[in-house]
Order: sequence, then C-alpha cells, then structure tokens
Amino acid sequence: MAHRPKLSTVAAAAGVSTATVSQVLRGTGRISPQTRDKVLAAVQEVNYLPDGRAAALRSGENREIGLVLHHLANPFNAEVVSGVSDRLERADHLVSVLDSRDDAAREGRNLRALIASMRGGLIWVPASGTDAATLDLLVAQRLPVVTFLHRVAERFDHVGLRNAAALGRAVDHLVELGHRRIAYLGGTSPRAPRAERIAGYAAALAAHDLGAPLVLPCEDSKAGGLAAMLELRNAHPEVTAIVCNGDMVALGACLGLHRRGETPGGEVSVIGFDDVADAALATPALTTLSIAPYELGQHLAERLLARLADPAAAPVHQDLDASLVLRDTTAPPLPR
Amino acid sequence: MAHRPKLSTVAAAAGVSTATVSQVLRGTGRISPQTRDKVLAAVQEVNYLPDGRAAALRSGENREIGLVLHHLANPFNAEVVSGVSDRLERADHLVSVLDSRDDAAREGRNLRALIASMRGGLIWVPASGTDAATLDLLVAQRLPVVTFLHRVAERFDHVGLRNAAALGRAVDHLVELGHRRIAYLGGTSPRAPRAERIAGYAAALAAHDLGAPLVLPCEDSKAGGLAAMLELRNAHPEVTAIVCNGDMVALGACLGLHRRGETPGGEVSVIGFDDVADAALATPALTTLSIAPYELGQHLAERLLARLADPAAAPVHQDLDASLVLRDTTAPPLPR
DNA sequence: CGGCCGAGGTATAACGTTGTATCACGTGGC
DNA sequence: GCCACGTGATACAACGTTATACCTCGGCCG
Repeated sequence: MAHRPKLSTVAAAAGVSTATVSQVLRGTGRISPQTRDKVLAAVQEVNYLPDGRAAALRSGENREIGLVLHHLANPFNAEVVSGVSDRLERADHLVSVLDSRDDAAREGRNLRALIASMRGGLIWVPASGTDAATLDLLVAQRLPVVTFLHRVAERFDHVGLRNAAALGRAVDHLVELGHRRIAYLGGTSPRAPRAERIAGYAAALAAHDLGAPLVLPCEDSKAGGLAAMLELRNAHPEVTAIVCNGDMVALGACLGLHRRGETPGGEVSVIGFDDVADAALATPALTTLSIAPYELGQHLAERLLARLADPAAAPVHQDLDASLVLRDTTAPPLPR
Repeated sequence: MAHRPKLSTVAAAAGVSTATVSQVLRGTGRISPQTRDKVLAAVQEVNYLPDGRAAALRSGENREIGLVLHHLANPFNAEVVSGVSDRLERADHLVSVLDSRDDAAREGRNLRALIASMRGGLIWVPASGTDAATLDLLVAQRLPVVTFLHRVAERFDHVGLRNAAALGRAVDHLVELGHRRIAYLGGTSPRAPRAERIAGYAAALAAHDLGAPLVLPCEDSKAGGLAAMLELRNAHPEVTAIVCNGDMVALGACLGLHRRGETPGGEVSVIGFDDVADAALATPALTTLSIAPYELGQHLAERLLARLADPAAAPVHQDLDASLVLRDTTAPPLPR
C-alpha cells in the first residue's frame, strides 16, 4: 500500500460500499452485526483513520478549538492552557495552542491560519497591537470567540479581571503595614489590563494621600523584574514597597534584592499578580493577587462551550476578582 | 449576509467565475490586471478567507504542523516550542501545540485528532507509555514524524541527547571537586532518556569506585525537587552532591536547601539538566548540563522540513551533546 | 481571406467524506 | 399467489476548493 488508507480502501477490504463503512463508523443507519464486525475488522487491518477535513467539510461539524495567547513561556499561561484543554477535551474537542509572543503581526498570521483551517472556536488573549482588519475578519467569519484579559470587541464573549480593585487591595494592605512610598513595577504593553492596574494603583495612592505614582516599566519576565529592581534601589532608595504587573516580575524583583544582599519583606515588600505555582514555593513565599489559573482556564472553556451551544445569544462579559494572598514578602517597613 | 463568505460569494461580487477568483488568489493562470483588481476588491469587501480544509482536500497540500510534547509547563519545553515555531513559520507553516501531560491515553487521543485533521507533519516528544497501536497508526498514515528525546521507532527521524556522556561529565566534575557521595534526583518516568542518564551516572560512579548509586525519583517540577531534597537531607545526610533529572528539579532542590537554612554549593552541590532561562538567574546561579532549547527547537524544525522535502529518504537519527555550564551551585564539599 | 495562435476566461471534474433517497430481498398476512 | 412492509445495504449528490481541459475572440501571417 502506497497511500493513506481511505474509506474506499476499507470498503474494498470489507467487500461493502463506502456508505456502509461510513455508517458503521458513525453509528448511524441500520447495519447488521456481521457486516458491522466485518467492517471494523477491515478498519483495523488497513489502519484506517478518517480524514477529518473531508468529514468536516461535508458535515459542517468542527471539533477543533484554537487557543491563541501572547506568551506561552509564562507559567501562568501554561496553567491556563491546562485548564482549558482539560475541560474542552472532556467535551471531545481538540485544543491547539498558538503563541503570538505579543506580536500583532504574528498574531494576525496565526489567526488567519486558524480560521483557514476552520476551527470550531477560539479562545484568545489578544496581543498589544491587534489591528482592525484582523477583527473584521474574525467577525465576518462568524467564529465563536472568547477573549481573555484584554477586551477588543463588544461582540465577543469576554472574561476579564477587576484589575483596579485588585490593585487597590494590594496598596491598602501595604499602607496598613505602614508603607508610604510604593512603586509599581513591570509591563511595557499598552494593553488595557496594565492600564487598569496602574490606574487602580494610582487611585489607591491618591486615596491615602501618598503623592505621585512611581511606575517602572519592564519586560514581564524574571529577568525584567530583576533589572527593574536593581534600578529602583539605585534611583529611588526611599521606596519601601512595590506592586508588580505579574508574578514573574515580582519573583525577578526578589532575585534582584537577594543579589544585593537584601530580602523581600525586609528592605522592600513585594506583591505579585497571578499566583503561579512558583509563588508559593519561592523563599520567601510571594504575597500576590491570586486568580487560580487552572480554574480560570476551565471557566474560559465553559464560556466557549456555552457560546457553541447557542451561537445567537447576546455576548457575555464577565470580570473576575483577584484576591490578595498574604505570604512572606510583605511586612512592615524596616525602622531607619 | 448570514453565512461565511466563500469563493462563490466573491465571484458573484466581482462578476467573474469561481475559477477566476481562485486563480487570482493563488497567482496561477493568466488574468488581466483589471479583473485581478476587481477580484481583490471583492475579496476585501466580503472579508473572504479561503476554507483551508477544502483547499487542502483538493490540492493535497498541507502546511499545518503538529507539535506534541509531554509537559508544556516546563519552561525548557516552552523555549523549544519557540524555536520550532519561529523556524517553521518562516517556512510558512502553522504550528499548533498539544500537551500530552505525559499521559499515554491523552497523547493517543491527541495524535489521532492530529492525523484526522491531516497535518503536514509532526514533531513529537513521546510520553512514557506510548502504545503500539498508536505507532502503527502513525506509520500507516505516512505522516512525516520527527521524535525528540525519546526514540520510539526506527523509521521516524529522531533527535536525541547523549545522556550517558553528559551525566559522566557532571559526575567527573563533582569528583574533581572532591565529592564522594553523589546522588541522582528526579524523574519517575520509565522513558529512555532518564534510564540513560541514570546509567551514565551509575557508570561514572563505578569508574571512580564510589560505591552503589543512590537514585531518588521525584516529580519533574520544583515542588518535586524540593520535597526530594528535604527527604535526602534527612535520610542520607552523608550525600554532598546531587545531579538532577532536569533544571526544575534542581531549582526545587535548591529551594529545599534554602528552606533548611543551607545553601547550594555549600552543604550540597547541585547540577541540573536543560539550562532553562531561570538557571542563570537563580541565586546562586545553577550549574547545569546545557542544551540550548531555542536552537534545539530550530534544529527540530529543520529536520522536519528536510523530511517534508524528501519523504523517501532514509530515517535520520542524531544525538546532541549537553555541555556542562559551571555556575555557582557546585563547589568543593564543606570540611567536616 | 482563411486558418492559426495566444491571451483571458470559464466549465467541470475531482478530493474523501456524509446524508438522503433508493433499491433489493425476504417474509408474513390475506 | 400477490402485495405491503421492514430490513439491510447502496447510489448519488453535495461540502468549497483547485487543476485541467476547453472555449471564445481578436489579431496577424501567409
């Protein structure tokens, strides 16, 4: 055999028509037990597996879900992916993951390719510079879409976070501990979530009458957090507490303190955002705004399933709370 | 418009036949500049995007590549994914990632779904218990496959590591520093790479006449490494150095030492495997067996592209070296 | 002026599957 | 002995593309 086995290969092997084979495989129609066995044996024999494209083309069904996010290397995202996959695989869908690396051009290519292969739906963490043409395309193709974190269009389902409120909680906690100079660390993207977090941070500062906000942008990674912390200690030694754009930045900031011979929760208190698995494991364990990534992934999956079940329903927009988890990187400022 | 725009929609809008639209889009055949412009305008107008399934079905072409690995949450894998994607996207392929979570059943489902959607090829890090039926299927479907790390069949292209030699280098280094009791930490899977590493470790011990190997299996994660290190310090306090099954385990082991008030490179020297980005960032920075994950990913992609270019060529098997990168978690044992 | 040729476009048959309509064939009732 | 009927299997048309063969028409050469 030189080629991929197809329906007709099986049909020939079993001595029946292709229609019969199809019925057996799909469990539809009326087939006698003996032909049924004959067909199944033939399927095994030639190692047949249906061509999903042809099947999908004919039947209009589609059980493939695309998951496009902006940074796979971040463990928070990896945990979200797990949640999404587990839930959707239970519903007999296949999830394939694409990483846009927060690059709008790459994201555009990915989305186009995804639509071209006609997925059944899309869970999407939009990158910073997503362009209107891509959005138009998604709308025109009538693809069920759930966006996460960054809302790009009213007509897509969306799950977001109450970023400003979360940051308020973080700042409040630091103020209660006695901190007066509190900086914000991390992020470079102009995306909405970061802006909301910074706004929440600034509003909380204002509420406590703590002066002007101090924002140090940096790459959302440990390396970025590390570098930013070193700079902060040099340029703004009066700062005794920071809130970070994500746990990776916060953990990196902690590394920066260690490298200077200082300790998180000592010279500088640190609060993260996300609650990745490493946050609880670090020494000292990281105080952070927790959003349970695995459960969140499952939640996103449920949203998409609901949309698939009723494509005509009105778009659902939802915002989740992040709760402050107190661990060991926050403490009263050192006396001086 | 109630439906997804298709070729005939565009054709109607442009006042030409579907064949002409197809030719314009594909750049084949002879078309006058004016009809060409007319068609392109119509494509924009209706937001048309071709149905890749139908196109692939008809043309037999396929530009989708599946990437199946066993643990996406490990940053090493995430970096490999980046390398693979970048290279394949440059060659105009779409890469979609599936995570088997080292579960043979899930892996089997993923692979079947992948074949069903008729990818153009597969890069695969096989899970522990991959079954023969799945292998038969892959072979019968004549899918170009490159396996990584764990070789499961002679007839697939394969890229592996010289695990035993690498472990030999690690043990040699520790012995030179003066260590006599060296343990192996991590891994639970019966997969070949781990067995080779343990064999290399045991052989090196024997070569230096250091007595029986001491292997502590644990989950390949920071949490696993942490727990294993705590156990090691209790049960085998005479051990002064460990080699780990991966950087996550090694970094977890370092956390375990910190938690006991001890330091890596002090009470216990630690060597990792992989050289993830965090290894260089940790304090102290992790000595590890490095395999440059991003470049490795690109290499895997090249292998697959070569296979796609010449499906008939004999299978290529290749093993790469891991080099020992000396950082701060290895030092002579403390005097006692 | 007829035939030839090339440029520009179209009709049509696939690709591998599924769903519907249809058909062959006993079997049982009257 | 004939018709109605249910059972089991098949023929055939679609799904949205692409590739090939074909058609038409004007211009140009012999």
